[in-house]
Amino acid sequence: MSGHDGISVKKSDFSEWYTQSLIKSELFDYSAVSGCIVFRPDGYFIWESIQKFIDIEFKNTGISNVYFPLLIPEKLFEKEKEHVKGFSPEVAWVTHGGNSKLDERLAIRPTSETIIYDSAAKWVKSWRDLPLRLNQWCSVIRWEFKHPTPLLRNREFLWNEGHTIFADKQEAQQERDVILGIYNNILKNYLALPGVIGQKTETEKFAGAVASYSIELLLPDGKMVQGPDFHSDGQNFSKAFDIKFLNKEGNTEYAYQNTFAITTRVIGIMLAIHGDDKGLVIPPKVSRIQIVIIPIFNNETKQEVLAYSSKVYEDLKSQFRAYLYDLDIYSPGSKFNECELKGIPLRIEVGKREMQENILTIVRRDNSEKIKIKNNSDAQNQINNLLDQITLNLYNKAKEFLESSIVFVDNYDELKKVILDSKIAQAAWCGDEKCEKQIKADTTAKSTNMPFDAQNKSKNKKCVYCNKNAKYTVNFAKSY
RNA sequence: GGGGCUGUACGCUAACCUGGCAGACUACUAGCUUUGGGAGCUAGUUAUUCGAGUUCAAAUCUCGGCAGCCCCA
Repeated sequence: MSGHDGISVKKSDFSEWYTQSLIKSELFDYSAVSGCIVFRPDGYFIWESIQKFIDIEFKNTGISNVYFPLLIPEKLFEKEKEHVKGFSPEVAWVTHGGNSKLDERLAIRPTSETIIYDSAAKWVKSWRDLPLRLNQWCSVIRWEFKHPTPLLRNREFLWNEGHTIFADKQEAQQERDVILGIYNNILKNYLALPGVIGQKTETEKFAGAVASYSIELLLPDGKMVQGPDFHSDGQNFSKAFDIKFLNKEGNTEYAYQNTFAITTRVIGIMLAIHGDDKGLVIPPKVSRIQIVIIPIFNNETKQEVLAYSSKVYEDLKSQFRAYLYDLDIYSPGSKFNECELKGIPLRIEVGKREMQENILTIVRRDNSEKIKIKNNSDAQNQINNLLDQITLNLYNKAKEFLESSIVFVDNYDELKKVILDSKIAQAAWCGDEKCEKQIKADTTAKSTNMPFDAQNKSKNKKCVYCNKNAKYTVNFAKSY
């Protein structure tokens, strides 16, 4: 910890607030490469927490971790037509080794389907080899030309990429709910983020997939961002990469495949949603420091308060990620402000009063509530409860915001109005790409996804644009 | 993809228009005094984004690169 400048803007000035909070909290920093940021210890801790949780969950369902090369030969990369069309505009290429030009360019992976499936084709021969369920933790590069925003639009980002291969179509399809469930679980219980789960439209689906599913998340400025996703690739890649096997009947069959990912972008969304005018608010499960203990003393009480506060620290540190902020060159007020900017979930103030009354004065970051509890054997339980309440409270606030932002619209004028109002327009849609594209052209709003739990709302309704019979319910929103 | 704005120390900013000693606050280092919501004093450390041009002289004018931000598609 060290002394600090505060942020100089309010959250209502969202872009400026967002960058200032991220940099001044010392979670992230700009680097010498445009669009590539540095994850500092407290920022990387958040990613490590996400990683740890998901890694365990994946392994429990039978997925194994692997690691494939960063570089992909151009020939491989071009094997699946839709895939290469979708990604080639933003691929970074390696063209030289030292001073000599390479015979074949090497792509820095924007995603690893092609190089993984090239190997998988060699490994899969029999129905007994399946399912083959692989995952890798790595970073990828997508050379965006729009101006980058830390975490939300980075040229390099960290992610998991799950690549699974099945003999059976049903079995492949059943994986969807398991994976989306794991993603939704970490969003809700760790990051305190509510999302909208649904299917992407044809226009917005992953390049090379048969169907894509996503959890869409909402930023404070009303823009939607795609969070974790899951793609059913069907046999598109297995045919392009020749992933086939002999089934029990002795016939050759192409395998069925899925792809899924969660990226560091969710960290950006989490910080954006929960923060306030004082700075960031980090949910306790992913905060490197969960509790900061700030001793308050004067010359007379210094020795005993410091001794007492380090005892408080010793009591807490086995169960919580606690930090004793006992540097005496800063005033308590300055430490309060710094810890608020950094989003530390709980602060415990320890001074003469606490010492005399044998209590703990605890202040919640999420709602500024000041709580005094007895410093006895039950204190740890109560603190544990408080941490859980913070996650829940952050989630509920975010959920309320999300739900109040979704407006079901009955006609096109209403849709335009809702989009203009920076909200999410939920509408009945016939399924025709033309309507979807015209809506985007008229309003700049994209279809985010077709929420699973809203599909019945469009029964017996007409398409919001063309008035033909509706097949789906779609969310339209301005997006990142 | 199109248009606009901005780059001075960790951060924020002055000097720029009208070329001529780069100044304040903050941060950082040391010392003393302080400490229940951004403490004070003293002494120090640190900067003109990069390259080219114009000029006796460039932070300042011109051109280009790089970087950041905003708006439109």
